[in-house]
Amino acid sequence: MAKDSKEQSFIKEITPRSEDFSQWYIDIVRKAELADYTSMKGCMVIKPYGYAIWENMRDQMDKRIKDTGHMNAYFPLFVPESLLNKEAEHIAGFAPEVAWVTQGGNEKLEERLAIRPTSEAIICSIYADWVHSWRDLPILINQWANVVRWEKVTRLFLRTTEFQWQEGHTCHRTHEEAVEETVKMLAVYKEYAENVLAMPAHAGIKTSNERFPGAQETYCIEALMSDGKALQAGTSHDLGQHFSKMFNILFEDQDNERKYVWQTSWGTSMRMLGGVIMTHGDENGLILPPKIAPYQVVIIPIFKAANKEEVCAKAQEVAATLKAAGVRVFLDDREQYSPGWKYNQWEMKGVPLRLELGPKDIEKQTVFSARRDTRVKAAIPMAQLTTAVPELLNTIQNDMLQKAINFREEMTTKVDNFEDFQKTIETKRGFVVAGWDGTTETELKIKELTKATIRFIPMDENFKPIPAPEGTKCVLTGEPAKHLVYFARSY
RNA sequence: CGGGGUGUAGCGCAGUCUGGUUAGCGUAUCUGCUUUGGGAGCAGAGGGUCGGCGGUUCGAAUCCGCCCACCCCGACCA
Repeated sequence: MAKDSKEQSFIKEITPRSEDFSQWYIDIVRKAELADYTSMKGCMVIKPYGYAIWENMRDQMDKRIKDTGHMNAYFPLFVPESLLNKEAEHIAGFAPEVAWVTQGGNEKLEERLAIRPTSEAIICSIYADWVHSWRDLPILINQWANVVRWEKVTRLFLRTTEFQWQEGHTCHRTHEEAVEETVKMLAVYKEYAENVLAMPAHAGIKTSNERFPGAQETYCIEALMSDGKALQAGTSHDLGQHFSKMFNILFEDQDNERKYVWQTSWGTSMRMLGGVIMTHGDENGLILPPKIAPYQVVIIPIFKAANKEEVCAKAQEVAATLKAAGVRVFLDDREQYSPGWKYNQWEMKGVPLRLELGPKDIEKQTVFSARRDTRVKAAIPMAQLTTAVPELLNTIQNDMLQKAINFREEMTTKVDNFEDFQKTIETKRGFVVAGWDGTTETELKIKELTKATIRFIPMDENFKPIPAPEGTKCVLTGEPAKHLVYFARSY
């Protein structure tokens, strides 16, 4: 009984997910010490543990960006108003959320400076000077940066006023090459989301209504959170020549003609960390995929005063062995907390694997393991640590992905009439697959009636939108459907 | 930006309606001793501009006004 009430008081620290998903999410972010609110509205402080996760995420994305031939560079934070205004659709799309600097020191500025909401404008103005010949192409550059968007409603990681992201900006000689780049990076994002974050993601095409301001085509990856809402986790844009024409990015081609470059841009943000929390977390806190966990293994020595030295020495030995095998390990030998306290603490923080080491284990030459994701416990022979632990981490990583895939499949419903559509969105949520007549009018009407939006249009292996099967009707209008599309309520 | 709610110690809350000791409880923190295989026990200690500013009053956490922040629900977005 006493134990029960204690466990309850602990659980109370985070709101049950089933009771209030939104509060559960905030509780995890704060109790796992990922981030906190600050006195600057809409801006968060990313705490060391949260930042360590982000660094792992960033490094693995950075590697993929470099492996696909890009280099990092850094462009200014400020964008003169005249530059931002050059691409009409672009500025129209971003105007409501741009922060402006109007004064420098004590002097009012001649021209307002936008704090970048995205860097197309500033980067394009610079590319215009860099590109002269077809031999200068392609330009393959990525930037890791912070951007600012003046949002009305903010949520930790998912939508903050200032956020960290990466944005790739490339220039190409032909449209075909630009499209190839766009879909290549989309594929990188999908592979990354699934293999690194264990977050299954659909790759698809945005409707014109959801397209990036100024883009010719926007591709996206969409994930499904455990509350049944979708999260846009990355976008890749075929910018066509919209920006190059406005910013005069011209090159002389082999045929002696001056031509505008074809451009792409693509980005993923810290929002993905929010996605990880909402994909994998449970009633006890965060669950991190091993590939991004700051500590993949936490070792908890179990000792009494009499055997403390022996147990801790063995624990250090185990930690050193695992470190040498390339495992990120934390040995929690703090004396002021009981083992039980530590179990809960590290579960809250989402450490994928816990190893307990006490006198009984030492006697048997084993360590006792407990998986965070399944809570399955098992003894591991000491001699097999360097193979068994990395294998187990690998299994956890794969199981987490598989579990999320299964959930997504369960939460994907195909409907052929609007009544079922509404009922599904209202009660079950998840992805709802339905016919769409291809008009923005229908898309907006459905959004108005159900709060669900078209997350993406599925595409084939050539990245072309898949036409609806013969005879498919639009779920709202009953007109012939152009595509079967994925609807969901979203973040 | 509209509608609703909340703001008191790091966290969770009571007290506010009906103004009046030195603002309290749980937990966390510090010290000491005993403990340590799922949030240990006892004893002692520290910690508060009661979200902010202004007003009413002999006296304000409590009443009044303005502002701010956060949460939920709606319109815009990575």
